[in-house]
Amino acid sequence: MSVSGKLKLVEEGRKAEDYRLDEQVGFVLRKANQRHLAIFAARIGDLTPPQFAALAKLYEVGETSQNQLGQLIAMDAATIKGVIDRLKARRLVALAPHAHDRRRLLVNLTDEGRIALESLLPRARDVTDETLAPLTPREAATFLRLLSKLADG
Amino acid sequence: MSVSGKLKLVEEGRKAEDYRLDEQVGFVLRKANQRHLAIFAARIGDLTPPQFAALAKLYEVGETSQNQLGQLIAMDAATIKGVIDRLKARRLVALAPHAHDRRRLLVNLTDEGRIALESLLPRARDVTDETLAPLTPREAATFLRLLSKLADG
DNA sequence: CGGAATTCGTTCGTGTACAAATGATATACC
DNA sequence: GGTATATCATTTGTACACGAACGAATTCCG
Repeated sequence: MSVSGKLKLVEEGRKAEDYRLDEQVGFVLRKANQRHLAIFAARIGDLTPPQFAALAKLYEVGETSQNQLGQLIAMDAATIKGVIDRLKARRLVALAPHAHDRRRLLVNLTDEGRIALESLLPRARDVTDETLAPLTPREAATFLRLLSKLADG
Repeated sequence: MSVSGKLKLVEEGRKAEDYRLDEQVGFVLRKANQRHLAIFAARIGDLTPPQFAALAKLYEVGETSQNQLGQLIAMDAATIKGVIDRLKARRLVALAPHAHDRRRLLVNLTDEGRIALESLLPRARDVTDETLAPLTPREAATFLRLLSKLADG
């Protein structure tokens, strides 16, 4: 780096060397997510987190349209479509036309999907527990509260 | 749900309806990540977070092998390759053979890459700030500490 | 020295993610 | 009633992300 470049940064009170990637929220967020993904894959190998999220949300709210389901689990239309396609291929969900709106596609759990989800719920709780294991219960509660504030903006 | 199924769950002290997807770490982690991605894209549209991470880490450590760089920023061999390929196509990094180990490919910033990174650093700080904006400074510090514990297992 | 185990980079296949464009259908409003 | 606008689902293209398998090169060790 040139001398003039250094001076400029020093005047701003920050040196380029002060930027440490490993301490940036985005970077650590990505690593935390990676660790969670690995735990999820180890315990629920046979379904991905987005697929599980779709089933769990359908279990909560019952039949909805494809896009609506996407909004509920924060996936855009293009993404939810792929997820639903794969769940449908495995007969965990079924699609039906909407009675009054021919644009809409209603999605719902099949019996098989409901049974699968119910059997996975205990393991899903274990995934959450193991992910939070590095924290004390008190820390975990604080963390979740702050994380939610961050996620919701 | 059948009556016997309900009884079983009650005996365990947890009802299936008690599982709320929106409160699970994994789900909120994914949403927080999404929000960060959007902020990053708005401020540094022209580079993705993985690409930026690769440049920033090269800036920190200087020339390294491709896989080593991947380890430093938590990307597996297959992923880092794509990232490097795209950075190389834009001449932000350059590859060179290793002097003594013919398996290795050394990666380094080009002058262009160094200049680009330096000009992006202030905006990268803004990305971090905006991401953490929903928290007070004190909360942000706590959050980062707990997030790191979580990420490192 | 020489074969076994490792490491490095590459490729393939699958699964998110999201922007942008598109066609079909609904709704709004004039 | 008929057009402008909006919504729903789909498709295309780009970019991670990771498991698995692979060849080439290196290191380990008997």
